[in-house]
Amino acid sequence: MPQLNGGGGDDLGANDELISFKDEGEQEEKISENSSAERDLADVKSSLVNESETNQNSSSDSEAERRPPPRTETSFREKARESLEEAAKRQDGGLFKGPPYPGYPFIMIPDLSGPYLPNGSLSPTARTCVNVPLDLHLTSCCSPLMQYLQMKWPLLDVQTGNLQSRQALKDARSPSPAHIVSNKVPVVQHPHHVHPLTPLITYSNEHFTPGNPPPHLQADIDPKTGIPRPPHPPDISPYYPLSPGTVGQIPHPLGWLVPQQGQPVYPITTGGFRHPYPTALTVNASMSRFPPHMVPPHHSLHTTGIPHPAIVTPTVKQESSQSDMGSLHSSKHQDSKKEEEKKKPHIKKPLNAFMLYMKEMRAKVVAECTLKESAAINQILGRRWHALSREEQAKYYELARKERQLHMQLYPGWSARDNYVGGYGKKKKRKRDKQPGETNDLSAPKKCRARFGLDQQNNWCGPCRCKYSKEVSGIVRS
DNA sequence: CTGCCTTTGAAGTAA
DNA sequence: TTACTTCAAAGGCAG
Repeated sequence: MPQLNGGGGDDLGANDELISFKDEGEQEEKISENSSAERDLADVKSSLVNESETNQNSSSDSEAERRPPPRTETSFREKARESLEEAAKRQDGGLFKGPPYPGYPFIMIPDLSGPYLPNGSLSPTARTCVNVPLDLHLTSCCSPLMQYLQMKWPLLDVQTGNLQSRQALKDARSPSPAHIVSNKVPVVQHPHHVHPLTPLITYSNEHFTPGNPPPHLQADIDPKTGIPRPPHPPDISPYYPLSPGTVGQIPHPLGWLVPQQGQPVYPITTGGFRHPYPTALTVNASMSRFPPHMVPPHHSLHTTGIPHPAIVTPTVKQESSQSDMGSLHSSKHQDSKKEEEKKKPHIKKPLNAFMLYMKEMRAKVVAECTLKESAAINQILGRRWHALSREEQAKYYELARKERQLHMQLYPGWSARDNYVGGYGKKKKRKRDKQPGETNDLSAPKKCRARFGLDQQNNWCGPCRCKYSKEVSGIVRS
């Protein structure tokens, strides 16, 4: 079972490390996996059916499934979720007493050690980190500082981040606490921007260049109103148990540092321009059409001046952005429709656990593989996701749960249906037809095999390749 | 320029 | 309840 806030002190980290190394075989697999990202990539790109993979099998789904359960329960995740929910209920009922998974806030700490060189390349030390098992990535939560941060999550994280940033600014080479932490833990590499996983990791030291410190570092003053931000009381619930009417008055704990510090969980983009670092300017521009109930005065910003990153105006939204401006050939009906859409801000869905994981790990995989194609990256990430220990996955599930909770509190009336462009059944973009192998039909693999042949496995659908791979590996083993 | 690809999970809808 | 659909992120790629 996941450690639900168990122990405390250094035991937390110790436990985590214990978990990491509990299954040595698993650990080896992960080392193998992480050190062979390129192989991974090759596997993904060329074919999932690769005999070397069957031997390596460190990152395959089947491996994750085959891996002997470290504990006796049959459905660990189910139980983990149950316990998580119980823990969440306990937490949510009152003050935030720290996450059940002490590790996860830690990975949100900005990597002040700067694994990347100024030119964006990976520093040697960072490269060494790349090969560290993912477990280690996520499990170094043992320092009291981290526990302290956990207690403050997600509010104090900002300040802590600033603190650490200040430390980093003081002496980029000196082993400040942040550095100690960063050196101790192979923080995920994020070449151009911040650690994407969560609000806590929405910082980038790139934004804290000594010559150009962000305004919020100089004083904790709202840049918009000039009013000093109230310090985040350590005992305040990070979830802002708000009534709907008060929602807009509360700064999004994830987003209030977005303009300065980088990519939020719900990045605000403008004009279809994907930028990981929405500036205050772009934010202001993009937030100008918010309805009153969601938009605090002064250009749709929260009273703190910081919008929620989940909100994206339709002009920002990919499918309607620039075409809105020059829709000369659109009908009046469409125009009016778009007008309505314009008035309605696009509130993005909260990220699920896997999405959070992807955001965190994408940069790392990209760095390892020197690959940018998301489809391939996502395949790797999907496999790594399955290779994650349940404890580690649980961190992300818990994080996603908090995201949803926060999202729910910030946008009480929001529904995922709101983002259904054409409504249910009317596809916004045509999804690929379901391939034969995507069903649970056990004979499905043979369909792709029959259709394309063994020598054209690249054309096979993923499940078919996967199943065939398992088949092959079974043959090999036998 | 737009949509697809690719992943998992959450949430919505229809039967 | 089950099955299916859409969307969330990401960036290259094809039409």
